Amino acid sequence: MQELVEETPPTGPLTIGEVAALVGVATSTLRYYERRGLVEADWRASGQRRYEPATVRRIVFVQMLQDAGLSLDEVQAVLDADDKASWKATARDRLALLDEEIARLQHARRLLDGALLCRFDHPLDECRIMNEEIDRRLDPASNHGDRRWGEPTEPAD
Amino acid sequence: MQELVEETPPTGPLTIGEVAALVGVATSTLRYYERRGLVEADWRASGQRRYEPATVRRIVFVQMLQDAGLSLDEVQAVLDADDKASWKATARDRLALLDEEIARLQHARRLLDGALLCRFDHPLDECRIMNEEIDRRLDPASNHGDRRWGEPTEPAD
DNA sequence: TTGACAGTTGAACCCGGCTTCAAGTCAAGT
DNA sequence: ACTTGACTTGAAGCCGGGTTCAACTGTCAA
Repeated sequence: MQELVEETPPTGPLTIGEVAALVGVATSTLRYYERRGLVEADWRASGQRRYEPATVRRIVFVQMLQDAGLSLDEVQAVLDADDKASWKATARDRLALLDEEIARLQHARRLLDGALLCRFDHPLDECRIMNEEIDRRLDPASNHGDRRWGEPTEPAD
Repeated sequence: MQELVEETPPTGPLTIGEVAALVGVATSTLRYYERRGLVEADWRASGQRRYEPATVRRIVFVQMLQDAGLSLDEVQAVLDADDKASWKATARDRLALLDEEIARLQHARRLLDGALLCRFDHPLDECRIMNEEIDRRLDPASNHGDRRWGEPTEPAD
């Protein structure tokens, strides 16, 4: 057995370390997933876990769902789903939350971006954009554009 | 003292309960902020915290920054900043992270949305869109659109 | 004067998602 | 035979952002 290939791209069943490197998580994470019942190794070689490609795909799938904001419990529910209906409901719920979250972040982004344009030393003192947002948040019925409820009496920025 | 107004919109210094209701957090949270040195009550009436409007605004500001993804430590840094430079650096850093996060979520959103269109019982079995994404994530150098590394040999959806 | 009610404190607890630790097993290489 | 290195286990620890608890105080109305 001459070592023709130094780094054979692992193609068969992988060890936990290989899988971890491949999908970019710690081995402890994979054991943790197993404890949680999310993903288990296909078989063991004298105690050691071995993962088939399909199982590696399953792990990547877990990561994708996690990236989409699902908790591990939700991921589990999706994986365990046996009919379209149940996992799609979860997906739709998450989709709605995702939209909310995106909108929230975009709002925050605009705000932060705007605030950077203000010329003031302390964020709370005289930034119109910040203070207007604070007003909006304090006033349930959004009487925006009107009188300030709090401190800075003279809008100055 | 006839009770002309049942519900006087609180205009002076507020109790912790009033502030909590106004900004939509638990009283325990406000005490927690105080422990952390983020916001303290302006004064006390026989032991009880009283908050001036400006301080309430400060609390709302904390929430805004939190919404933008800042940790309480970062919020503290912004609040304690005494010059433009320091808080603006924090803000710019966060802005960049915010952009990344938004992009990530939008990607996840598209993915989830696409997956909902697939007709299959179990998400991992035959959804082309999901499987392609898994391929992308498994293949560092994105040899996308090509042969599948894992299980489903026949793309079917 | 007796409740009810909102407030106070420090310490302990909770949650999700891991990570770390100690002690042990196994296969391969020198 | 021994070392190395990757693996095994269960139990405990960590982090951030709060929440909960028990015991107590102060104010007001009936």
